[in-house]
Amino acid sequence: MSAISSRMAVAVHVLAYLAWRRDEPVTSERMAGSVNTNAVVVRRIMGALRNAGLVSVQPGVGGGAQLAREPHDITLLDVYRAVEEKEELFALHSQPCRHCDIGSNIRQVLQGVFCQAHHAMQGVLGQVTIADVFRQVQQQVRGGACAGAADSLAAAGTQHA
Amino acid sequence: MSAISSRMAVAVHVLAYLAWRRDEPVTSERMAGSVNTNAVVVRRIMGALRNAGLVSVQPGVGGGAQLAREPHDITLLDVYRAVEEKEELFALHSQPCRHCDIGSNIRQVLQGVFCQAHHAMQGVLGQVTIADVFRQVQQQVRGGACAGAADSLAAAGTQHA
DNA sequence: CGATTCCGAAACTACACTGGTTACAGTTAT
DNA sequence: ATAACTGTAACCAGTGTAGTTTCGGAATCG
Repeated sequence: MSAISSRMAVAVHVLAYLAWRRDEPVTSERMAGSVNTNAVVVRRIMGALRNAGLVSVQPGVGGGAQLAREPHDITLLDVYRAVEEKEELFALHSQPCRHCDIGSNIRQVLQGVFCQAHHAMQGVLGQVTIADVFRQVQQQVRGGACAGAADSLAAAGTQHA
Repeated sequence: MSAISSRMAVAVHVLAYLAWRRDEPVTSERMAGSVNTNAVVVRRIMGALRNAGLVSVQPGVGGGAQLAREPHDITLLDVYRAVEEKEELFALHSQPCRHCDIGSNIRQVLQGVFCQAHHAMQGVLGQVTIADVFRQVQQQVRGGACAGAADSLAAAGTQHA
């Protein structure tokens, strides 16, 4: 049921935004506007990205966040590790019966399989970079996948484009 | 944070248990004893496995659950689909700004990547059967060692478009 | 038949995580 | 100093999970 939190999606969104505004600091307020959430939510995620060394943040007038690495040097796996401190993707049940063969051994077997499944998922994330995401977004802009994309630049980009 | 629920682990546990007691019906009470949880929790999961056609359940005296398929014909992907009705592994953020390039196109891009990651994970689960799990459990019973679970699986496709 | 054994499902609880919000202290440029 | 930022704590509502109790229904057996 409960999926991986949308922090991952928001983080990639923000990083793509920073890749778009590569040369200028972006405030949490503006990022929140693009994501359509609260600035504090963005700042919480920026804190995780900063701890992971993916962005640098500066307080004060004219401050904001900037990418700390090149977009092609940030994979979605980096982002995943930064914002999802979960160590295991699958939860194990806590205390199976130690007096039967199944209960006393199932956890180790499950752990092995689940770990491999987790790694396979991370393998995909590790091969996609923020630069890839940004490029795909721009391709959709050009391809007209979203109607009204022509004036979208003027609407959101209020600073030097 | 929030991992995939332990229903998956419990389900594989009970299916391995049923593979062990292949010829006799097992009551939810006994399975709950092996898993170390409440019988109602087991019955809830058995309901999902029954709906998926993995087990058959019989009420009344001498009743209980039995495998409806051969253990080698039940993959962990079958179990995953039975007990986790989640359609997507990663959550997307709900309503990004439609007036900027990033916000109006990021969701489609994210959906593609996240879908591939999910499929890679499911690919691993699809290559492990209840028979595999049961065999590994028995090997641990005999060996007593915590050997690696890596056995019969190839790396899932980690290609990105 | 009626008692026993078993499942199915509803209802309720406790707990944890998520995402949104307000509030306030700290930092920086002008 | 003031204004513009971040960082963080605190609180809230909504949601999912897992455990528990309780009841009704189905199947078996004496």
